[in-house]
Amino acid sequence: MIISDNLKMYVQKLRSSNLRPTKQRLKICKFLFDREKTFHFTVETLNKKINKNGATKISLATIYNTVEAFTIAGYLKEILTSKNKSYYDTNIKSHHHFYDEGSKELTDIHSNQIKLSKVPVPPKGKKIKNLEVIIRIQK
Amino acid sequence: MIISDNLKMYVQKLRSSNLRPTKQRLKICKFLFDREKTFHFTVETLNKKINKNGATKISLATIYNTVEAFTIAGYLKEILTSKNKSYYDTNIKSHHHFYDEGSKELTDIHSNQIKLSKVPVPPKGKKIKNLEVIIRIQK
DNA sequence: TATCTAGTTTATAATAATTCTAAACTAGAA
DNA sequence: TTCTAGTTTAGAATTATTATAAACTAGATA
Ligand SMILES: [Mn+2]
Ligand SMILES: [Mn+2]
Ligand SMILES: [Zn+2]
Ligand SMILES: [Zn+2]
Repeated sequence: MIISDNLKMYVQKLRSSNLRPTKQRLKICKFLFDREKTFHFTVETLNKKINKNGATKISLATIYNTVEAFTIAGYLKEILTSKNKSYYDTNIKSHHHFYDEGSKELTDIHSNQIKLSKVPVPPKGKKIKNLEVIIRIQK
Repeated sequence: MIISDNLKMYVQKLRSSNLRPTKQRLKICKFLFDREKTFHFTVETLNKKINKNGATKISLATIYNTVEAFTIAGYLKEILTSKNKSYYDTNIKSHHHFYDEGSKELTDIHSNQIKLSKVPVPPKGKKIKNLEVIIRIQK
């Protein structure tokens, strides 16, 4: 049984997105969202961390399904910055990233740390869905 | 035999990067660089276009090898913007992109069309290798 | 020009991330 | 308690990419 102050909140959140609050989803919610700071991860790392301890394992397929469902529901943001591998971000506010080519880790850049004083108009008939700055860094 | 005003230039270019000017590489050079405008492509699309006509086929492995070699040599830039698939860009100058989520196509944004009046300092000991803005657009 | 060899191309196999499939399970409405 | 649509799961399938190793070739040298 999962115990968390936020359990009820997660149950509601899931229900409001037409997602049944299953053991697996709640465990993943707790793991992802019971934290102060932004969490950036790949499915591989999430799978390892979720299934680290002796606890009942959540299958890899469910990890994939859940991450996709949470992304569609808007609980997670997908970050495409690395070859052949998707990253996900618990910070769903509009913001930017450093991507360290060595450690392959993302770090948040708050929106107010970058100022765009000029932005181009999108092509005719197209709307801006999202604008992201990625700053690749290295030693 | 490939005939092109730029052939000699490509031969030199390749030699200067310690790449032998083979038939295949020259054909790919001609296809990629004998054009006015930036060309954005995936290995899949390049393979289709290069091998469209009845001409002698270049193997997919060679397309992959060549794109990688050209990227390392600095003739191409890799753009990571789409899930599970790399894009490449014949425009190697520092610039930005629109990415159309519908058509999955990239469009250049010249550096001077975006003005960054505030950019964060990279973490200690790290240097900025590259800064790119991606604007995702939709109908 | 003929010979030689490191670099290259190629078909194919292997890998890695992800998606699909279908059977077993379960949340929760009735 | 029963029922069913939604969910989980193991494993197969798919897709993009990378590795392997044999055949080929650019071009240096004899
Ligand atoms: Mn993939
Ligand atoms: Mn891949
Ligand atoms: Zn973030
Ligand atoms: Zn471009």
